[in-house]
Amino acid sequence: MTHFTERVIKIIRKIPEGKVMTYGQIAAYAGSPRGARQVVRILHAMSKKYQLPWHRVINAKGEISIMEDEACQMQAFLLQTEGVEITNGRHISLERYRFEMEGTEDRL
DNA sequence: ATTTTGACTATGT
DNA sequence: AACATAGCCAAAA
Repeated sequence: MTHFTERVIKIIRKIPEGKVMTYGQIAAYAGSPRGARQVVRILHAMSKKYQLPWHRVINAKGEISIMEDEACQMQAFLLQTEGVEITNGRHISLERYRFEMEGTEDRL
């Protein structure tokens, strides 16, 4: 398990209910500004064995980034449960829901 | 070792 | 707003 992976997992765990973060944002906080795709892989691999709020991670355009229809609907449902408004089945207002961590990744 | 493949992103039309 | 294109980067083939 790499340092980066641990950072990413800790950060994702810190996203509060009703808030979202983008892949790139998480990668940057974890210390790798271009590691967005790594975040994707980590989510895919770890969201089952670790308890992660995977549904609170979306892409930089403010959309649910998963193409597979059933899983996309599941993510939308989970977010709506937390009070996040979803438009067009997949769009989310980053203005309203993006979570910004205070300070840097150091205090993880 | 080389190529392909993504739940990505920034930038330019 | 919607495409295209270029970078990106580690895992899998």
